[in-house]
Amino acid sequence: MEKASRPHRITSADVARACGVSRATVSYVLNNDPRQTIPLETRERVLQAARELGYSPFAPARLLRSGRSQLVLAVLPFEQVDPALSRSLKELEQRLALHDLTLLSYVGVHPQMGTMHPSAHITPSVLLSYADQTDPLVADFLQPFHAPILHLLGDARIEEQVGNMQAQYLIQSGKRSLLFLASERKDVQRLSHYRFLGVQQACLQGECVEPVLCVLPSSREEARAVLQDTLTKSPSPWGICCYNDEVAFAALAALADENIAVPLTAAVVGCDNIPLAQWSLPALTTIAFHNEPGLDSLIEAIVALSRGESVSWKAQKTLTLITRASA
Amino acid sequence: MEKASRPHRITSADVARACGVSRATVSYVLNNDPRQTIPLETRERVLQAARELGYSPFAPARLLRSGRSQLVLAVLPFEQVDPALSRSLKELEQRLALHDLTLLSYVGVHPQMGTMHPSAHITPSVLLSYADQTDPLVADFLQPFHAPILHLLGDARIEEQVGNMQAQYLIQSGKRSLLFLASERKDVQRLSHYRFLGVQQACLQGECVEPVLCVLPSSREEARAVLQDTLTKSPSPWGICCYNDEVAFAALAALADENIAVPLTAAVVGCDNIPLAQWSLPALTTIAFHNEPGLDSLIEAIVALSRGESVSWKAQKTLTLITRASA
DNA sequence: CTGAAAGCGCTTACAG
DNA sequence: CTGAAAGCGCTTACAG
Repeated sequence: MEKASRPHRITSADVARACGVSRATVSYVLNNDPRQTIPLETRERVLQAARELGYSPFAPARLLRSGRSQLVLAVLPFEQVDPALSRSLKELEQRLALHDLTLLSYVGVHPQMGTMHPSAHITPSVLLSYADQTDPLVADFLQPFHAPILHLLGDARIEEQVGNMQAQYLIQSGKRSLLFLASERKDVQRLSHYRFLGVQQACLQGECVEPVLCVLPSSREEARAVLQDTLTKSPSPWGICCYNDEVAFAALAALADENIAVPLTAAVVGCDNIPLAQWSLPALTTIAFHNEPGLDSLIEAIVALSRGESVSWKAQKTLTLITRASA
Repeated sequence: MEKASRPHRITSADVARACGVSRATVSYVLNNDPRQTIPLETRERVLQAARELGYSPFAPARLLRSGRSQLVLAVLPFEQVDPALSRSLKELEQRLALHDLTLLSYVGVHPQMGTMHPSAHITPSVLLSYADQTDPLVADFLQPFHAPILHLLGDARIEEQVGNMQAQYLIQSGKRSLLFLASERKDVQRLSHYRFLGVQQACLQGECVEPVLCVLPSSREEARAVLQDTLTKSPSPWGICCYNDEVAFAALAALADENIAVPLTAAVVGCDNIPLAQWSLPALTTIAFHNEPGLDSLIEAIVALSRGESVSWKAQKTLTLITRASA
């Protein structure tokens, strides 16, 4: 069996031929070139011919010629994309589409050897990095794209604030034995570390004892055992800061399995405010992130960068504590 | 302020000049062309020069010449990407990278007028559609890419099976008043509909009364009220089939708020087996999807299609009931 | 207002 | 084994 023969591609030349104009004119019409004044009649002939032939310009050819890609690439090196992120990507996509920019996402930092770097296959004009900007592996990965980078994650300080805010709230509501429940996920250890630091600080300031760090196993039976074991090391009532809402769900389950009253004997605070957070038993008190400056300013920055202008834009995250029933 | 001047791009000509060979040789070496036998010494000189200059080939130029894109585009027209999907994309990416294919994701079906279709900016060699294949809007969107399409979603039949399996299990464990809890999410109504059909069938076969369809509101207070109201319409014990695990969490919360015993008075079955499913109170009984044929076969199909070969591959989903405590 | 022509950077027959 | 050359499809000065 042979390889399929190259399918005939409809080119701008075909369109030009079909309506008896030059390829230049086709290009001017299709790209709405403001420097040209094409008579309406010609314009419509071209547009119709393009439609009839099902013509769409060949992306790599445009790009090779123009040098400007209309592609924005979001780099998401996470084990899993959480729903909050996915929704914000969706919104970004809609907004960027209005500026004729296409948002694409790439998962994973591609550490494999012997294969080509993705930049050999795709040429984004702007990179949106959701990766840890202090990680040199990330920098190495982004560099070959030769595109301006917008770092959308907050810095370490905001992560400390998360832990700090969780702990302060628990201390102020009378819990003096604090726990930090970390995730087993490898890709998240750094964030987790900073959040724990924030908890430590709050304990220092609140004149509590040193908080206990605990990695919660991912099976319910083990989680129960580990938590139970950890709790015996400090007197109740406990304040439990969780790395994120998923860990908080696990904590809530382990506490229920141990018949420990929430929030009376143990209070639980999560982080992320996932959609499911309101449905836990009891409903989860958690931390929500907000992006400052807002989406408008981010869009502006992306559009400018994609045009080769230089802009300064910096992610500024702020936090809110969402108080529900678990703490 | 002027637009930034076009940055000097390092081309294969630069590399060729740097080590005194022709551009052809550079290309042969970098692409590992099996039809050429380049002496090791030359080979290494080229490789090193490329490395030193930080050369990476310009994607659109390669593509324009070769006609073959190494890009695989996953089209995800969902309001949100769930964690299960995101993990499977990650795995797909890793596997495809070994074949020098880059997996990119696109969220949303881009219904907006007046802007260019994404195909003007990107040229995938294979399309992975996670959209409803019977939706003509989806077909219209995919067509301009002129690329072979793999539909990864199961067909309507498998969705009916979901509802059927949920309901059968509940009926067989003694629940004869069945409920189907749908989601408020617009993008998911069609799936939801098929699953409900499956529940209806099971009720017919199991000689139960017609199942009650109920859309669960997204606030906890309203959800409780609506569920309570719905339950009064049929005698306990109730069997509750949920559109997915998120809805099941909501149902569990509403039942707890109403002090209804689970699974005794009301049993709950979800769908998807999300990671959080084991942490609900009580732990969630749910349906898990499996893909047949497996990942290996999918990878094979994608690789073949990207080479222009034609293959027949069809998503075959199978289901398992994961029994935990909620039903 | 329209068209002929150059050239983006690459790969790949082809000639040596 | 290596190099000169063609050409992928497009946009965009430039000449008319």
